[in-house]
Amino acid sequence: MDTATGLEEAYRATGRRVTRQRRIVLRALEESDGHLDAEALHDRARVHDPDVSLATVYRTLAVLKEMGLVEEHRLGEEHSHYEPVRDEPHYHFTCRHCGRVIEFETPLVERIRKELSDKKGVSVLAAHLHVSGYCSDCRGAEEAVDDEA
Amino acid sequence: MDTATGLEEAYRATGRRVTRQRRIVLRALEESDGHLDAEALHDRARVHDPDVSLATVYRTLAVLKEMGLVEEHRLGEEHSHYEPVRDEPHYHFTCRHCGRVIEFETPLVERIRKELSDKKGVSVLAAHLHVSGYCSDCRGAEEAVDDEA
DNA sequence: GTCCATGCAAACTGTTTGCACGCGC
DNA sequence: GCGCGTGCAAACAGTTTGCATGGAC
Repeated sequence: MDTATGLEEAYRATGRRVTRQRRIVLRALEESDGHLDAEALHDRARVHDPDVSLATVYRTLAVLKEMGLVEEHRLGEEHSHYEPVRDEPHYHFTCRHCGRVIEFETPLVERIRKELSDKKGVSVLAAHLHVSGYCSDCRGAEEAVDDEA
Repeated sequence: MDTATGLEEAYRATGRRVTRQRRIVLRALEESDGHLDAEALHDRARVHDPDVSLATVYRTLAVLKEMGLVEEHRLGEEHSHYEPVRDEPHYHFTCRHCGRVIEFETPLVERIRKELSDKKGVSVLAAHLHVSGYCSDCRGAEEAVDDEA
C-alpha cells in the first residue's frame, strides 16, 4: 500500500526534519489498524528503538494533528486514541465489556451535517459519532459488568 | 416544572443522605440549561454556600451518573460536561470560535443504532454525536482561529 | 554550523481518594 | 450514636513543557 510512506512524505514536505524517532512513530501509526492510544504507540515504537520517549510520541502526534493527518478520538472517555485520517469518514463502536472497537460507516451522519447546517446556519467542520454497548461476543455478559460498576 | 425536585427525590429514594451540600449541587444542576462542567457547577454551588468543595461536586456527579440521572459528555475534548438526563435524546454542536454549545435532535441517530445492531450484531446502550465547526455568528472568523492554532 | 527535535523530569489539568471530623438519620 | 458524607490536601493519569544536549540538514 502506498499509505505506508504517506505520512513520512507528507511530513517531510512540510520542511520538518525527519529523525529516526519520528520515522519510527510514523511507521508504527501506519502499521496500526487505527485507534491506538499514546501509550500503545509508544510501546510499538520502542520495539524498534527502546529510547523513543513518550514525549516524542506526543509531540509527533501533535504535529500530525495540526497537519490534519491524524485524528484524535475519545473512545473510552479516559484517554485519547489516535488514527491516521482516511478518505471515507467512519465512526466507532466500543464494547463496554471487552473494549473492542468496531469501525463502521454510514451516510446518515452526512445527512445530519446537512440538516444541521440548514436549520441552524452553522458551518460544520467535523462530526464524531461514538456508540457504545456490547459486541456480539459479549451480549450475554451485560449483568456481570453492571455488577462490577 | 416537576423536574425541579426530581433529582433530589430520586436521590433520596435510593436511601442516601441528603445533605445541605448535595442539595445545593442537585439544584444547581437542575437550574442549569445543561452541559455545565464541574468547575462551573462548583461556582454556582458556591453562590449558595461558599464551602461546598469541588470534591463533593465530583462525588455527587459520580453518584448521579451511576444512578443514570446525569450524563457526562466530552465536548471540548479537554474536560467533561454534565447534564441531567432528559426524555428525548439530543446531540451537541460546539462552536470552535466562541465555544457556544447548540443542542439538536435528529431521528437519524436512532436509525444508525438500528442499522448497527442489525449489521454487526451489537447491543447498543448509548450513542453520542458531537459536531463541531462555526456557529452562525462566527462563520466569518474561521481564518482568525486557524491562524491562532 | 544552525536550529529543530530529543530525553528527562518537572509542571500542569482534570479528577479521585485517604483521612479525620461532622452531621443526617 | 452509627456510619455515610464532607473538606482538605495529597495522589493520580494523561498530557505538556523548560532546559540542556544531540543530530538532520
